[in-house]
Amino acid sequence: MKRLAELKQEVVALGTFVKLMRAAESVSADVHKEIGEAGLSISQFGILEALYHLGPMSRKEIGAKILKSAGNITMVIDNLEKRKLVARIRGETDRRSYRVSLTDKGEHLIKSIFPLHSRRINNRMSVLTVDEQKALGVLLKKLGRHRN
Amino acid sequence: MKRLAELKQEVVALGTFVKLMRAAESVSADVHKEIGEAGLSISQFGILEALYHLGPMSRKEIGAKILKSAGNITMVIDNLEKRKLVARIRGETDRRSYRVSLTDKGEHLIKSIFPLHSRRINNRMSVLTVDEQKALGVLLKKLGRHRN
DNA sequence: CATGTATATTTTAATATTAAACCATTTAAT
DNA sequence: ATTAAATGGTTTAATATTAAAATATACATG
Repeated sequence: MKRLAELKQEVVALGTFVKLMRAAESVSADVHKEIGEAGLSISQFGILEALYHLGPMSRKEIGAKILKSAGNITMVIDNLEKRKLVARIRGETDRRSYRVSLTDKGEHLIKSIFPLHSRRINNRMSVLTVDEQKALGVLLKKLGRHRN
Repeated sequence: MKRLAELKQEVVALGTFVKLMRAAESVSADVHKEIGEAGLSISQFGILEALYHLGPMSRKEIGAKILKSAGNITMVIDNLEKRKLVARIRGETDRRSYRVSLTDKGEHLIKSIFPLHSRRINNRMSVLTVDEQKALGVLLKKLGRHRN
């Protein structure tokens, strides 16, 4: 028979998991509403934002940032490229690979959207005090880092 | 000019938001891997689980649980119904509405999958101590509850 | 009771996403 | 050098998801 403590532990884990999923979905839906209005999908926005804050990246590196399938990322980049928001830059060293970089147009767009986005996040997150947010951040980071 | 404290606050909020998204995506991808192997999509699993733990529910109530579009939920229920895992039960009072209920087959399936699922969650969540999980839960709940 | 309004769900058309197969290039081993 | 394996990215086919329009029923009110 399973020990009581183990059972208790599993109940807590399950509850925390559900709360995590619900909080993330709820906050995400809330925050991302206005991104759609800017004519970007969430993934498109995510890539633009990553490039804006971290500089040019390969498809692979982008994949590590926004957790979507490889195929999907290729397609999102395609669509961003069609709209000239982003450019594939191929180097000489390895011709399988390339880096994706913001165009001026792309940089301008993300620059114009980001402040509103940030304010919206701040708004939603301020249900919690700054200290609570920090505590939450520490726990989430610990949880998110884990790899199988 | 924006006050320094406000700026600082926005940076914290943004950081916490990113950690929330990443933790949720990472844990979700991890935990849900095996659901696919059981031949269920995440939404399908979510509905079966909700019905299992909370009993029969209307389309609307399901929507409040698993945060997907109304149209999508209709379709997921359709697919579950085709596989006889779930049944639409119409009452006399309001003929627009119905309740979705697990069939024996559906109940049997979710019962057979859930323990593994729970164990897997427990596994992943145990990067955190039980106390940490509880603290996390409190913060997430506060965050998730908020409505615009 | 007729008609407008609200509510519950479904349909439709377009887009996003994924897993798996695939192609091209590089690296390693002989 | 030749081949095998690994790596980086793309394509394809199927499924999931959404927003918006459509349908059907209930409720309210003049």
